[in-house]
Formats: sequence, structure tokens, C-alpha cells
Amino acid sequence: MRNRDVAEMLDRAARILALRGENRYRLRAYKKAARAVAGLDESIEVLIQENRLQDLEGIGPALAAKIKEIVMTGKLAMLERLETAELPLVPTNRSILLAAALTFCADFLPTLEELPGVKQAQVTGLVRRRQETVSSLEFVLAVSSIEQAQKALAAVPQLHQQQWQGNMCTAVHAYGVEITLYLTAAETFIQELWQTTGSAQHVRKVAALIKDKSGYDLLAAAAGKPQHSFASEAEIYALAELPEIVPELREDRGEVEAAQAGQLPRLIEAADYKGDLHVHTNWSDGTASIEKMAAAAAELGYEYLAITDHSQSLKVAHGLSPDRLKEQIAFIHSLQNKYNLRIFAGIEADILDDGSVDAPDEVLAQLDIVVASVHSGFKQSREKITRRICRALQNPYVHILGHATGRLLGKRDPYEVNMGEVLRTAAAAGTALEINSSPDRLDISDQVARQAKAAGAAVAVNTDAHSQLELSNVSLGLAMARRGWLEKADVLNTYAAQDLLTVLHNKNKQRR
DNA sequence: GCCGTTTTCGGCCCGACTGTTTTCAGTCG
Repeated sequence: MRNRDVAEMLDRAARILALRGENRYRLRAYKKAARAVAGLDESIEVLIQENRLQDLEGIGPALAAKIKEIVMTGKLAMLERLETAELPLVPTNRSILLAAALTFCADFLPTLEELPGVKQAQVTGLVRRRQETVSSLEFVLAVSSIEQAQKALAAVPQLHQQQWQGNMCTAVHAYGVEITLYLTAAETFIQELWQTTGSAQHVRKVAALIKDKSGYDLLAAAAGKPQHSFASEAEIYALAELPEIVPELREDRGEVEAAQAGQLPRLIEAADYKGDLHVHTNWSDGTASIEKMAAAAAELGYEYLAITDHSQSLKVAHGLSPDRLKEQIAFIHSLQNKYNLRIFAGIEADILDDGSVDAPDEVLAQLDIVVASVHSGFKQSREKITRRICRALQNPYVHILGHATGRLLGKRDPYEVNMGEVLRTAAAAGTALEINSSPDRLDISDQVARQAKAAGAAVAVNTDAHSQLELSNVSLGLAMARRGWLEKADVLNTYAAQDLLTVLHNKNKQRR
């Protein structure tokens, strides 16, 4: 087993403990252990053989035993015990982050699939549409007999408080999250999947079109005996004389009309993504070295990676002084060609109180990429913070505005910024907006990303990773980009390295 | 969960700056 697999398992455990509302220091211990394992220079198996696990910082007897268990069995019995434990009978999570929801669904789906009489199971609803937070986790099950499936479900120890309403079951999972299950026959599985994926308005609109075009009442048929058994959702859209609309777009925000006009966007895909433009290292507040981050990015198949540590004003994060930054630039240059990817020298520079950028121009000019972000004065007035951000956007050295609203989902409101003005200013200045992929940021949001495109501003999908493992959060940012109707050409991270530099460099020329 | 110890439970990264500054809790990633 590779170190990264073990690290991912520990990270997953942390996410599940978070879902259950566990002690945050316990979570932190798991996350810290995950990072320690991910950052090892030697194989975890060697450490186990030589009984050296507890030499690692942050790994004590309990985590050492769990790491051994993961390597030996590929599983963690602790998680299975948690599932069957007496639960906190009140759902602990009213608003679940998409990242936690996806982890949970991936874990729970096999349990459902393996139930007697269940032929097929799939995630549906808001998670399938990749909404940033969800309240209930929804699944569709194709079953041979409803009665048999009901009986099987009643015996699932994780699912408490089961309540039936027709073929729909709501329950509380032992992790304290709300579950909704839709049971249907195999012949109606696709239709049920489509209807429960929603949104309700999207479904109604497409169903009305189908009725219009073919006279077939899809929604009425769902209750009775349907004439059609669909093999794919594309067949449903075909009845409406539409191309298939992907789940992320099904919000009734113009996607049906766009489909009718043959103008659906060709959404950005993971394969289009060529590199992360905002990551931290242990030069500031990241946990991994530049070399480790580069190696991890190369392993993901990236063409480039921008190292963007914090600037000097952010003392808590050990922001880099200009001298330290110059040292880092030189070090990054010395690393070129050592990894199978291009490493860009960059910075995440604070936008200071007056809108100036927290590094001297002389140093900024030496950088490949400058992300500018607000890290202070979150409670400033709308006028002041908007003016401040817009001034930074117009700075010739600034390429990307980092996490433009500063929100932390469920924890901190966005600052009062006039986003319309920010988007107009960004478009005029040729500065991109970031979709920050941190699970609790997802900032800018899907809807603002769409407005950015409409305003003519470019978007960059970045992770703001503080460890190698966090690089994989990019899938969340890409989901937001897709929900924001973004295509490959709208996103800077799809450009080849040289094209990217040309675009960034052109901004400098324009403004000087 | 770990860690460090005034060894067995309490605190848990860092640290300068802010402010309806008289003395310290809250802010930031």
C-alpha cells in the first residue's frame, strides 16, 4: 500500500469524524497524521516493520495501531463501529459541506448496493448536482421488490428513525446526517434518478416540453404505469427534443432554453486542468516542502504548479519578507527540470488596508504569478472594501484575486463587497478571479463565477492547498466552475504553461 | 487523537495587531 493511500484513508476518517461532530482536536490528530504519512520520504511499510511509526510527530499508540490496520487490512474497524453505534438521535449536521457529502456518499453507496434485492444504487439530489452545501443525502435504489427492500433496510444498523412515505424513506444515519432513499423498479430507475436529481423547476420545465412535443405525461406516468423505460437520461431529454443537460446545470437558470437554442456550454472537465496556481508550502503556513508539493503535482499529471506562499504582513502564517521571497524565487529556479512539471514562482500577497499589495514592485516583477487576497479588515464598509479590492485588481502585477468574498461556509459571512463592481474592474484590468476550492470556501461561488464570465473576467480554479493531500480538492472547484457554466477557455488553468505566461505577461504590458 | 508533564489530565500552531486601548480577548490562515 502506498503512503498516499494510507494518508487518504486517515484524511477520510477525519472527514467522517467531522460529520459526526467529533472533538475537533481528535479530527486534527487524524489530519496531522495524514499529512505526516503523506510527507514521508520512505515507505510506511518499512516504518511499520521497524516499529518506528511513533517516532513521527503527531502519531501516538492509537494512530500507530490504526495505520498498521490500514496497511494490513485496507480498512478501519473504528469507522465501522461508529456506524453501528448508538447514535446522537438528532441530526448533527443541518448543513453539510459538499466535500463531506461526497465522501459520505462514496462510502455509504456500497452498503446500499449490497442489500438483498437492490440491483442498483446511485447518488441523487443536491449532491449529484454538486451544490456547495446540502441538508439531506439522497439515493435512488432499483429494487426487485419494494417489500423485500423495506425489510432489508429496516435491518441496516446505521439507518435510524426510518419513516416511509410511499416508496420514499427518510432516516437518520448513525453519523448524524439525514438520508433520503427513493425505491423504484429497475425499469423506472433512470426516470426516478432524473426526477429526484431535480431541481424541481428543471424537471417540471422539461416534463412540460415532453408533453408538448409528444403528448406523453412523464410525471403522471411516474405515479402510474409508465410507457417508457429509459436506458439513459439522454433518452428523456431526447423526448423533449433536447440534448442531454448535465446534473450541475439543472437549476432552471436558463439551461433548458440554452439547450433548445443549441447553446449549451461545453463545460470544463477534469482532464482540461493543467495545474494549480495557488498553493502554500512550509516556507509560510503550509505543511509540505516545495519539493513535496511539486512531486505531488507531478504525480497528478499537472503541467505546472505555482508556489504562492503568504506575504510578510500575514504574521500568523509566517508570511515571507521580500528577502525571503527572493530567496524562494532563486530556490524555485534551481528546482526547474528536477520534476516533471514547471514550477512557477508566485505569492499570495495581502491586499493591504489602502488596496496596495504587500510586496515591493521590484520583487513582484520577478514573479511568474501574483495572487492577491484580503486577509484583514473583514468588517470594513461596502464602499471601503470594494474600493480596496478594486485598487488591487488594477495593480499591473496582480494576476488573480484570491477568495474574493472571504466567506467560510457555515462559519463566516462574506465581506460586504460590491461584486458587480469587482467583476467589471477585473474584466477591464485583465485580472482573473479565483474559484478557491477549499471545502469550506468555494469562493467565488458558482453563480458569481457565471457572472464573472458574463462580465468578461477570466477565472482560475485553485486549491489554496496547504498540504499535498489538499491538491485533490480541485474537483470541488471544478464542480463550482461547471455549475457556473464555465468552459475550458474560461479557465486559466487549462492553458498550456507558455500560453498562460503570455496571458499574464500581456496584462503587465497593457498596464505599464 | 497527541503531548508533556508539577506523570495522568488539560491544553492543544503561531504572534503581531486591534480597540468605544486603563490591560486583554478577539482577529486572521
